[in-house]
Amino acid sequence: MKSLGKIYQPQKEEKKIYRLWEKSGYFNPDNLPKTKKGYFSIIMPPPNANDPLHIGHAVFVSLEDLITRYQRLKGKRALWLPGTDHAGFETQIVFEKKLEKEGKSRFDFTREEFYQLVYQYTKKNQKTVYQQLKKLGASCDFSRKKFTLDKDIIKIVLNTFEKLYQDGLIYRGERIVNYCPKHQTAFSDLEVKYEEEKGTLFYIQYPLKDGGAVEVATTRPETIFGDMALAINPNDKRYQKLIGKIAIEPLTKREIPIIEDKRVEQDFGTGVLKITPAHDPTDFEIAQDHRLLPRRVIDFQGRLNELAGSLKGLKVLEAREKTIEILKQNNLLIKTEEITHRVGHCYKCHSTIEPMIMSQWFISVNKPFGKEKKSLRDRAIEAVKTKKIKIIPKNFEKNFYHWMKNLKDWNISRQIWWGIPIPVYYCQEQKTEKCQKEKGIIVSQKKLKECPYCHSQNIVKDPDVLDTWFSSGQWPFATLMTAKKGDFEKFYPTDVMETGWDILFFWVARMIMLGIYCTGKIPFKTVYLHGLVRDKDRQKMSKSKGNVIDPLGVIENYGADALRMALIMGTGLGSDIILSEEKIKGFRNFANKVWNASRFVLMNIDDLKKKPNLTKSDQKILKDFQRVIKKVEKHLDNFRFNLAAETVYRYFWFTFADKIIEEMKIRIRENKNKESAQYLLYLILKNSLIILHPFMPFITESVWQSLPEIKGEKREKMILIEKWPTSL
RNA sequence: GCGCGUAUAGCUCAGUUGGUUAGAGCGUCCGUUUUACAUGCGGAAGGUCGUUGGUUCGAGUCCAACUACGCGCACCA
Repeated sequence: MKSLGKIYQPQKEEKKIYRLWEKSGYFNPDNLPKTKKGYFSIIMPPPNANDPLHIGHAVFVSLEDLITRYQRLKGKRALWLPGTDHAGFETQIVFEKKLEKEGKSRFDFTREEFYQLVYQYTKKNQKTVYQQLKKLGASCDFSRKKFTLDKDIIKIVLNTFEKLYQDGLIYRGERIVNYCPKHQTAFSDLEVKYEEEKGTLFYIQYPLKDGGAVEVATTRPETIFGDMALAINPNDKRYQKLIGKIAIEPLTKREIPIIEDKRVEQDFGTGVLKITPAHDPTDFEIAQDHRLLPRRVIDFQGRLNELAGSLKGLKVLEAREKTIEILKQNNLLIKTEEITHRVGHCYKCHSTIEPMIMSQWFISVNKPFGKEKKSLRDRAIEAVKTKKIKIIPKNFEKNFYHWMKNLKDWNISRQIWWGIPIPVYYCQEQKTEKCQKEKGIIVSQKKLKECPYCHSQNIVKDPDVLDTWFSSGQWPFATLMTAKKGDFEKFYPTDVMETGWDILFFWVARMIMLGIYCTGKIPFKTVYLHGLVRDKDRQKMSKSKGNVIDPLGVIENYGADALRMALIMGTGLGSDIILSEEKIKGFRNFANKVWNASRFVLMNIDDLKKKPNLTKSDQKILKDFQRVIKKVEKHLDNFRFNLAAETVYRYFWFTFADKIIEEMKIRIRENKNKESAQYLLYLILKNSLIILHPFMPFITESVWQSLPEIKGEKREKMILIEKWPTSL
């Protein structure tokens, strides 16, 4: 008690307290006292192992630790399983930037060497991440921590690949993919950011073989070299007589057919669409239906190839200008028009995405399979529709359905070096029927020297790696199957998946699809989505804007408890989290209030040796408090964390500190029913600490350690494993 | 085009099933330092809860329309 100074100093207390918890071993649910029954589990969304934690991570730590601690208090054997993600593409970019600063690139190393370097780098970062989690007060079980590149995790991921392949749900195909010429890799549809942009629509004349001409509008004249047809809408009366005729592609004078297809919009441009199957998704689809072959004219560096003749080697934009010049000289450019259209950009470097034909691995999300004859997509939708999985806030369920409805096959190949290699070889000779039937594809997790079917040694390893979300999509069951024996049976399906709404599609949807596919069960019962952290001006926090709040700096200055409260209170369900230093200061003050109220109580009850009877009016005060506890409990059970926090906050400060303590102060001083007053203070303080503990774990534990012994009063040695108060 | 969301005090935001004088933090003004806390305490100013209409005994809360802003998805060449 004497040790409690006038001002709460989190820096002094937090380290000490965390060590106390760690020594107890209670973060591991297996070590909890026998009084804790029933299992509760939450898997941590693995932070990328390429950077220290930022404020966004502090949000999930605050919320998930809050949930875990609450469940522990409520008597559950609560498991919060931590881990880190290798974050394929993201990490490779971060690491390559680092190399760039040293004047190097990944091409200065062999692929093996590069992989090892990044591996070491992520290992180092993981240490930092785990230290930071501790600073935030995370009560996760570090003895179960996992990494997406742990051998046992990789094995599960590759098994899933194999299973999907055998079930015909994964296929290799030549498709139009989203290709970033700078990063030289393809992406899934989700990694493309579409933005409104001003562009020019060029009206170009295509001569007809039989004489005459037709006008075509395009924003990408440089792809004329890849034109394989012109298309018009079958209902377009203007062009009926052109169907079946031959047009002359105006640059290299190739003869191309005029076809009809209802995907052509009559109202756009001239109503005539040039079909460039190799470089446009719609054109690709139309070409497939009309059996037109793609003609690739742009290479993987984003430059025109030899099919463009003199324009070979020019970048797309340069080629566009040149093309227009040539067309002008030949009087084939009729007019230009300014338009705004949506253009896809690489979410990382903002380069214009080049739709390209590439051989890639896709997951068939819409193909029915199994006894139920339902697709991955439909099974996921059903899990949410039937409320097996609940999404909070509820309106995200609609977003989820909307997105799932539009879902197309998922490209999981990435042309990068950092990640889990696709476990496939290609037999180049295909000497046996079996080889040919498989189109030379050999799925194998082991290193192969020859084709297992025809024994040809002319085999090639697939050079690509898997999309990171393919592995993290298996995270809930992969972790529980490997962290500790028996965990999967006890803890799966997990209770809560808590993460940011920005990765609902990237991650959550994929976990649902892959979880159900691999285990036959949903991966989690409730999805809780939190908002993005923004600054006072509603700006997204980013390094480049210079408005980032470093969680560790905040902890250093104001304490982890203050930061956690600031992230939870005043934040409505589903809305973004507005954070400012002033707000954090406010909760630092609250921590100090808790400290001093506790100090006062401890100083004034040290002569209370045994439990007295309470006066009637004191019993009433206790009853009011009981109602507050119930309210907090209800809010927590409903995932209304901000309301729960506000309820505790207001009761502690405005009722307990401002009113009850002030009244009792006088009674103790004037010796009026003094013992009842003292005992009341003790009871309210003790139980306030418990209900406050999930929000502010450090200070509550710290005070708990100083509570005096009172005859007839029992309590746990650590508030961490106390029981949530039910009746007072 | 389809879908979702937001609009409450000077600023940033809470306000679950509609119900007594609409809340917090920061800021402003006045007072306050001998006794838990000035990271405090007491008090004050400040809101026609975006607009209009509707349901209701009663609406910040439900419904409709409108206005403004934001976001997601989609094959506009």
